[in-house]
Amino acid sequence: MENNKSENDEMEIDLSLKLDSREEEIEPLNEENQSSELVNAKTQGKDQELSKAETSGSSKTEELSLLQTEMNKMKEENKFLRKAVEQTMKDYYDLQAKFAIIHQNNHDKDHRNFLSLSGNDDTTEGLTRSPKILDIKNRSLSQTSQELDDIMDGDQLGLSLTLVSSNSSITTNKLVESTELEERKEKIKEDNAAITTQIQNKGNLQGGLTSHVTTASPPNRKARVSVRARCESATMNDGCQWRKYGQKIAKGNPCPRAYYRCTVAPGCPVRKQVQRCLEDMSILITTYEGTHNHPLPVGATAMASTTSAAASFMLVDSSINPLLNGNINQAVNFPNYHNNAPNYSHHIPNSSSSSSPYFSNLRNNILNSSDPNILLDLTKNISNDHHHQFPFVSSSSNSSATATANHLSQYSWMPKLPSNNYDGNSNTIVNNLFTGPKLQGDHHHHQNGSSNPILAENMSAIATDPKFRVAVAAAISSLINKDQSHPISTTMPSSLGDHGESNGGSVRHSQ
DNA sequence: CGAATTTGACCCGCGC
DNA sequence: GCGCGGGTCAAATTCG
Repeated sequence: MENNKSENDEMEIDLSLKLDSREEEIEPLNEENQSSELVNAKTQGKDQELSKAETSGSSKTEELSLLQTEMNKMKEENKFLRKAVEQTMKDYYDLQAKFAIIHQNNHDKDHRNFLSLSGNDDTTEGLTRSPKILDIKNRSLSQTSQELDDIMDGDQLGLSLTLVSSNSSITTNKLVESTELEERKEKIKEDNAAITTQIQNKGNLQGGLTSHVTTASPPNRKARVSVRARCESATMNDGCQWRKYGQKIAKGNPCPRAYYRCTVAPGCPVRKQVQRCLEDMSILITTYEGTHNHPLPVGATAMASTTSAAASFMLVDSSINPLLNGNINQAVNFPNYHNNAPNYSHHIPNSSSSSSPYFSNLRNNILNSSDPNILLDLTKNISNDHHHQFPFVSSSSNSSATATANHLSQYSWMPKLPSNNYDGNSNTIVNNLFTGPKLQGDHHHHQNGSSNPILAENMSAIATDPKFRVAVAAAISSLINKDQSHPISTTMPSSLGDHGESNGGSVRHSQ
């Protein structure tokens, strides 16, 4: 009993102290208890308080004190909550503003975004005529597939990602966000039914390159990534399992378009359409749509995640990454490969001076575009036509795969980087990768004396394999899109070998 | 016999 | 409102 009493006494003293300073910031209780003054006060006034409690109506004061304390706590809580609400509202209005901008720009229906993967070395014309080419140079591309790792380990592999958009006049969005703000925004976006995908590259993007895809589009407007690749089989092998659920003859192309859905996991929303190019039957145009809702096989990470990858690639927020404003090359070079990567900034015209609005416009162009289609071209222009330009597609065409195919068939439009901008070895490999057998001989002069002939030979052999091209492109995509909530499974075999289609597969499907 | 593919029908959005 | 075209469904068929 005595113990209890003394505890009560201490409590009373503490509470009274709090009442005195109720308008001030309330310090944690344990701090007060730890103060020596407080301890003295407790001990000195112990007897007095005891007598008070016994004689007068101490229960009322006690009750009052408790209530006051509770009130103080509530005030503090209120303050905190108010701050939170204010911040939330601020974020919400920021988002609304962004969406308004996006919707305003939805009138421009003619944006066509090309994500082209190429090792061409003569893009001078395209580069000079279009300021909207983003070159990403990267060396070793692997980490998504063991095969790619094996192939590229220690090699001087360089790859060029060229992103071209046809729109030339875009407003620049300034999106200034901190990492914390991003997280909060995610919640807000969810609350407001906005679709937000945060794409963060795996380990190799730790350097701060974090891509965000904000699809402020209607639900029926899904981002699509079309992949053009030479492929003799019915479909490209992208490592995923697919089940065919339909086939149609699309207008403008007598070649039937096949519809597949991902069967790796039940309910996976990812679809793909496969159609032969009208003019070159050896070219297969595969259009991916949606994001996988399941862990991806190693070999499938790649192509399967192309949609969001490409989207994220395009929508990298330059304000999140100050590097993007200063030097594209720095921003898009993957830190893991920095040690080996040469400086590719020279691949971008005026990269140091004009890249900021250049890249920002590009991103916003795509962001604001009502046509979220992206084309990833893995078919190097075998015809080696140096005279064609990038087809900055006119507004008359629709965005269907057929139209895309037609456009593709009309142009030899692979980007050609200026040969004098290439520095030796790595780019030779790039060329070999995407040039195909026909050009091997033509570009042998790129292989300077320091290059490894065995390596070059191997790479040439590999480069002639369309599957490998697909895999490399896929690897790029996955590098950009490692993020996701999808842990990468390592249980699946490589995509380079077998076909991913579920022909004869064991996956059970339900429609 | 189970699973995958084929294929005609159906649905839906869009333009006129 | 109607027709067209893209996309999907689901019964029939084929395959292993």
